[in-house]
Amino acid sequence: MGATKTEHFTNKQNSIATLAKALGHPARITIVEYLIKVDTCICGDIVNELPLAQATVSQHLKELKNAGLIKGNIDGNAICYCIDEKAIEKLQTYFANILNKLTNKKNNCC
Amino acid sequence: MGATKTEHFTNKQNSIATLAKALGHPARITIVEYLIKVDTCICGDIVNELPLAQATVSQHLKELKNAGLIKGNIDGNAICYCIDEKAIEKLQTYFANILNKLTNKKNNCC
DNA sequence: AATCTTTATCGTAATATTGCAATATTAAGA
DNA sequence: TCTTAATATTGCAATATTACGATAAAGATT
Repeated sequence: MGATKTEHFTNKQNSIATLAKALGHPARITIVEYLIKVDTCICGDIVNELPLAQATVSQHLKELKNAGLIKGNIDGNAICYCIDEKAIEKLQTYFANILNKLTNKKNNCC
Repeated sequence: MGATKTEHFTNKQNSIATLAKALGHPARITIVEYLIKVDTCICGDIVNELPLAQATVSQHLKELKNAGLIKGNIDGNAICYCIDEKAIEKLQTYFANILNKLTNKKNNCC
């Protein structure tokens, strides 16, 4: 026990959960916000932006990449990271959809 | 080590991360989707909807509640759970905002 | 070539999450 | 009151996450 039973859920449920999980850490939220803020994509100074060790930041970047939230290109000896817009779109659409369904049926007992 | 260093991040970053983390599990996504699907708010059959033991479902519900994603009212010996629309709105707005910022500056090197 | 810079990976410790059986709680119904 | 039904809590094992120092890898600079 202890491992998530992903096999019992649909692909879409798992995929949304994976994206949400990747954003479920303030450091990763901060990374995403920083990637949006900077003009250039050459983001060699992410480590300096965060109050965490280089190894830890690298690990967080890896998780964001695995979840499909960011893309990384090798650019000399630096790495160029950017947000993958499609992932954010997926989340935005998902929540907008929920909001729609919620306002359509107003049967709130709470 | 091992514990998240929340004190280094802003309230907003932590609050978005908390919401995202709560949705970062397929069982909790399924619970949220089920709460949207059913017409009535008296949701005594959440356990039967999920391939997990009653204790596990109860724990997931608690986490969703702690994160502020759902609200629960006692209704006899059943519990009435509903989505907290404000939490979903917060997420939707957050991602919509990111999308806006992304389409405004098209400096994609990736 | 030797060194510097940048990022990744490994190893490991601390902590958190997931899942469930067993048990507790609380209200409804007989 | 006794029983049933619904949900919560406790305790525990398995696994995952978080964080960091040390080290590796690879291109850039001297």
